[in-house]
Amino acid sequence: MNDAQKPVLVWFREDLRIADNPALFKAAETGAPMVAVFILDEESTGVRPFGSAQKWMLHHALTGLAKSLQDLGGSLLVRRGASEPILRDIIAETGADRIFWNRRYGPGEIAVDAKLKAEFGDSGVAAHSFLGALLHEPSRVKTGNGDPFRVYSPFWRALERMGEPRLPLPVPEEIAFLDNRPKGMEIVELGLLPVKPDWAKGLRDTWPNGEAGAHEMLAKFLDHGIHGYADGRDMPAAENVSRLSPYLRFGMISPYQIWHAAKAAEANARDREKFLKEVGWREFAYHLLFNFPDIGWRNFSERFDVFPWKEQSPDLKAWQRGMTGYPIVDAGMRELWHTGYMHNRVRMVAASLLVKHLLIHWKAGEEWFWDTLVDGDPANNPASWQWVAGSGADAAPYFRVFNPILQGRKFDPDGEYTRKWVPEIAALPDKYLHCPWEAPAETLLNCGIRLGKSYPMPIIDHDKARIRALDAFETLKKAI
DNA sequence: TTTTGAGTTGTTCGA
DNA sequence: GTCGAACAACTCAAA
Repeated sequence: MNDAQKPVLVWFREDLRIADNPALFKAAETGAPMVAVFILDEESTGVRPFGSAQKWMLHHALTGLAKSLQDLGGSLLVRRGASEPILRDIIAETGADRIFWNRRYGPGEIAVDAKLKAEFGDSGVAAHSFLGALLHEPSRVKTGNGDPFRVYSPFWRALERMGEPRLPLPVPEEIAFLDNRPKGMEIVELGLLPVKPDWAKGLRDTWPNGEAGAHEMLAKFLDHGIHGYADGRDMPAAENVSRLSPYLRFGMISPYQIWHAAKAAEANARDREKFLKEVGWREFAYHLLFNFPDIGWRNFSERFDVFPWKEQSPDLKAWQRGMTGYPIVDAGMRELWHTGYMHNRVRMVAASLLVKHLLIHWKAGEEWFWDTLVDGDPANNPASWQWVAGSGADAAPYFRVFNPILQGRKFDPDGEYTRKWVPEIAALPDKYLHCPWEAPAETLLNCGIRLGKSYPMPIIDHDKARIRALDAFETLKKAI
């Protein structure tokens, strides 16, 4: 350590881990006395405020990070407000002359960081940024023409050509923390946890905390879930999905750690490839967000600007509450409400019902997911909603209207998932579980179900809704 | 330069 | 019950 050095700031943002954290690692290497900072910034313009479930996740991520830093002899300085003035305060308080961070890719976040980098440079504070959240810097992935990719498969092949991602970095062996560190807030004072009512019980029961929790999930997945992943990932009752997305959201785990662990794990080639390609989809979503920064609020395909979405539909509320009368959709929406998560297959079916059956704008669904998902993510969430709606990159073709009855039968054939989340129809035999309205009156009676009372009638008839959706898409073709 | 083929996740219809 | 075709339009890269 060189005591003559001025302090160095490490600004944690969406990289709340101590292992494989390039900014932390490089800052530690300088040997300069370190100050680790987190700022809850809900004030800078263009920065999208976190959804409620994300905040819950963020609280626990911060708690875990603070503990890890304490174990290394340091602490996490926590403040709240606009990033720029707060960082200036901290620089003034500590005399730091360098700041290290890992890059973010939301348009508002990029703007904040770019402005800071320029201004710090002018005032003699060197800002060093690193690639830590993605396997490849989005600006460096280009088609043969030099354009950004709009289709996944060629994007994936381009990633393959770029070679193996680097190996994960270790936790810094030694960090010299500044002795007299500035004071900040307690994490709990950030108000990230729900109070009245405390709706987070289901989340607490579902998600182990912090960086340690992330690695627990990864280990479990590589021990069990990955075996049969390629097919099992579509079955919501199976335990084949990794459930790592909430941890990726705030960087409690990095894609490098996941990538190399999956490469090293014992698994058959098809399962492993399929899983790595899902990591690739996350990359693709960020590639889109970086190159098309308004993807969160504007149709990627402009043709959709004239799509006849319904304004102010009361159906939105029924969908949000899991009361559409389509059991697989309601199961998903209730899983979401209870755990902050929904299985990927069910996300597609539930999203398709909102945009195609109910003709409600994908943005309404995106906003609901943003608020309720613990993995609500500025790239994946909008890109996936637009994909389902048909307005997105490499999107589902317009004529692909999921049939929620068939999807339920195909992917939850024995009804384990649906019965768990829609208990009021659990007694129905498999044959009618995904279409209760087709059950004979006597069966319903025996199962204690009064359709329209104890469980809703379908919010719309599937066949009619399908025709209506296809008609709506016809208007796009005419609009040219 | 132009052409060609392939492309995460489906459903319905009619033979 | 099973099977193939139809349901667009566009991107990307190989030929």
